[in-house]
Amino acid sequence: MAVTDRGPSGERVRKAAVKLFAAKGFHGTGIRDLATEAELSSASLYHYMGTKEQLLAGIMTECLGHLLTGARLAVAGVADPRERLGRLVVVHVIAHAVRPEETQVVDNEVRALSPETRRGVVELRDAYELLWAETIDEGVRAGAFHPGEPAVTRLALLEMCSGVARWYSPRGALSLEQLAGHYAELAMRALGCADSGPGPDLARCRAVVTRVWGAPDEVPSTGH
Amino acid sequence: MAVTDRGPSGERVRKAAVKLFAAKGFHGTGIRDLATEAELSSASLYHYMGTKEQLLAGIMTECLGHLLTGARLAVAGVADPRERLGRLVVVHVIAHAVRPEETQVVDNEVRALSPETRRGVVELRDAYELLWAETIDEGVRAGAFHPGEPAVTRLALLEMCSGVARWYSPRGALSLEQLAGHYAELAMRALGCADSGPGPDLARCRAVVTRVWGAPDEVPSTGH
Amino acid sequence: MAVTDRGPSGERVRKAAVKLFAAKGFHGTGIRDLATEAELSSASLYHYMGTKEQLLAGIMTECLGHLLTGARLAVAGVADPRERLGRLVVVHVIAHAVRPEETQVVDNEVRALSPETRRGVVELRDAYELLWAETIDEGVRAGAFHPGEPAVTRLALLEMCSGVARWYSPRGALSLEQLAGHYAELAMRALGCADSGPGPDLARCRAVVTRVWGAPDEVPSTGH
Amino acid sequence: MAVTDRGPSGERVRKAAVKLFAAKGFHGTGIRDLATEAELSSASLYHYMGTKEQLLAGIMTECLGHLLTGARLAVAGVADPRERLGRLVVVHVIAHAVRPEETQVVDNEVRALSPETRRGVVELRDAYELLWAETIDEGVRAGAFHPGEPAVTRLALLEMCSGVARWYSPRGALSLEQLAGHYAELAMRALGCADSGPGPDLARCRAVVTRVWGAPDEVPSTGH
DNA sequence: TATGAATGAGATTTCATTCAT
DNA sequence: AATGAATGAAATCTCATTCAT
Repeated sequence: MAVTDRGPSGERVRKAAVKLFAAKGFHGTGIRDLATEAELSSASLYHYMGTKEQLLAGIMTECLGHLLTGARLAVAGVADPRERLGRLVVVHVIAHAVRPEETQVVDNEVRALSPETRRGVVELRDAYELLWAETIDEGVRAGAFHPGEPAVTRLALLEMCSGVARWYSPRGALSLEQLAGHYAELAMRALGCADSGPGPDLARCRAVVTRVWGAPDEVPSTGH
Repeated sequence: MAVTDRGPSGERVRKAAVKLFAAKGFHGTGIRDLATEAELSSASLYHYMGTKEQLLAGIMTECLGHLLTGARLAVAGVADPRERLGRLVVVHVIAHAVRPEETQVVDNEVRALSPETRRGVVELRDAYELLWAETIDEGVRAGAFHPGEPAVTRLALLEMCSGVARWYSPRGALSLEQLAGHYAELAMRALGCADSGPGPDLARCRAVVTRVWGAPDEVPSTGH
Repeated sequence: MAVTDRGPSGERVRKAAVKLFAAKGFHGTGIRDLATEAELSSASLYHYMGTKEQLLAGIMTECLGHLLTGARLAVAGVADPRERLGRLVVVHVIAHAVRPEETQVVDNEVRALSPETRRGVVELRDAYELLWAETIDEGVRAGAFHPGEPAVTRLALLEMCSGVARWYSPRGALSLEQLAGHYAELAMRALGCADSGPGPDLARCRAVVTRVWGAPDEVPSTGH
Repeated sequence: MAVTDRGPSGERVRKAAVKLFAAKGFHGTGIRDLATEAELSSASLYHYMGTKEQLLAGIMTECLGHLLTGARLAVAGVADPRERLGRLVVVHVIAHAVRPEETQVVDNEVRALSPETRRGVVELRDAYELLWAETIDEGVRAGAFHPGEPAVTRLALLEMCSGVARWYSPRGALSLEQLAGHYAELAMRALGCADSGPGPDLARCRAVVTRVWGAPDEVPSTGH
């Protein structure tokens, strides 16, 4: 009965919710929209989700959990702040590029949660952003980064990278690796990093995202 | 009866809508919420707004109009692409910092518009972004900018600058001018602009924003 | 908007609720039943009642308030416990006979209230029953009553008198005064009151009930 | 599949229904409530009950059957109307005291039955009340009772005695026998019976109730 | 200018029930 | 014997909107 259930129908419910919440927003998506998309009656929906809000919370928690796990895996054992931050950027960008719906829901719908539910989600998000903040601080202390305002720069970078979810298309000119590499370069420039070195290990980051999220759903041939 | 009406009550309706649409989203805001916030009955609301959607469209059109006017005023007569782009960034950032509610509504609620209404709004937004695109192209042609991917960089910069509306507080450590100057610097770095020169004319840009939007409402002493 | 509002439609809503809650119970009465009975759309119902539960609570509070006021008026200034208790019985019986619907709702639907709402209703009911308990105690102390078990006898009498609401019909053989007088006599017998005296002032009690509740609605010619 | 089935689970269903129908009413009790209380899935419930209404009807029929059987057993062979009525009162009171849930369901939920189902239940109830009516009439004819209004007195006594189910607790001050004896005395007083004699055979009545209903469930140590 | 009254349509959620397994 | 999956119908309540005053 919980949102984490995974029968064939439960999976359809989750996918329908991710798609519609991303496209129309939580409040813009009705139960009947979900039911139609999931090919179930609206009453049957309630076997798989608790309430609509619990469904949203489940999606957000899972997505943030994946993001956090991915980021930690990607930087595990990496000491150089430039490589660490580069990997954070790359994982973030790739995740937002291959999972634009989940990540947009996380970015846009926090306000739709009730205060109690929101608390847990915000804690996860804060834990994730803390990884960025710590890494930037380390880079500053190590003399690698020279941002004017570390906190402002962190926020600016996060917004910039998250924005990818809103426009990136795998059918566009850029491959995922090119995109992520470009953003890593932008980040280094923003941090005033003169010698950004060879750039983060793109392949490893890509593998981490795939490990955490599973293979992306087959890319639909139209739309986006 | 039109959305452009401006009596004392009509103004309250507009402000209520901006505040609530920004805070809870268009679909998350009910007519009664608006009525309560505007201190009118919900029936009275309909003297000032047409439908709820027309109210939203009016807010977006006005805000985008201001943004467009401000940007054009700021760069009028400026030839140097670096100074032009710097001013675009500064106006954008200041506008998003002093009018976070209107600008967030513009950024988040386009999808809530019906297709017909959306067309006009999207045209305005495209016209605005065209200013950025043209300026970046000029800079590239002039050898001032060296972005890896001009289009990607433009999108990245816009997302980054718009994000300011989500977190900037006038009670924080940064003044508007510091903030805007910092973002202009980030933009130059992102564009690979080696010699960014003295930076854009912050005072002039600030004045333009004020001219276009009027003085910001007195900053409330608490909250955000 | 509150349940105490009294426009022509609001009055209809209240009457519909009293009738249907009495006949079918709170949970057995749907919003649409209420709307049909009140000759309004179900949406319009919500102009007059808050929620269905608030409507119920309003009915109960008003009825208990009337009962309490009536009882206090009837015994005001009366010293003799026999006359006092007789009047309590008579007022109770007449009230249950002329307002069988309200009183049955009070007697049967307390459990349908949420805990918070229930508290206030139960307090009123306890205040009312306290009048009976005090009067019986006084009579015992004065040597007028000789009940085996005062508390049990009080409960037994209350149940007995409240039962009137379930079966009394003004078209039956007994007039209100006969009925009430009979119950007063039963009560005296139950309390082991050898000399019950002339019996309580029936006319005064009848007048009190009328004063408190207003004239009973014209007795419908059929049904009950 | 029928309501009379009695496996271990079927018994749990019946008990759950009695408990919940008494506590929350028929319409206030959902199938899922029943399932939870009976520790079965809601689908499994349907192996033991027919429909929810048949479950209710079964409970009422059984309870009324027990009541009727008990009353007949108790008065079998007793000629004196005072002893007969005393026993009717005592059996009724004891039954309502030891089976408060079943008896409350019978008293409160008749209206929840469909007309067809209701007919049979009402017939049983009428047969039961006829025992009281006949006995009172006999007593009047024999000059033992002097009620003002026999029919009214009968109703008043029944309401009074049934009320026991709403408040009696085996953990209170009164034993079952004391309680029942007290009510028998109240009844004699109400009927104007000057010489009520030694009182009804309490032990025999208690035994009859136990025979008919089986031993009451072990009294839980808390609650009620 | 302003609003109380009113509503059809629709919101989310629960209802009692069935059925394949 | 037991249940997870499923659903049409209905529950309560809110929606945006209109209109007479």
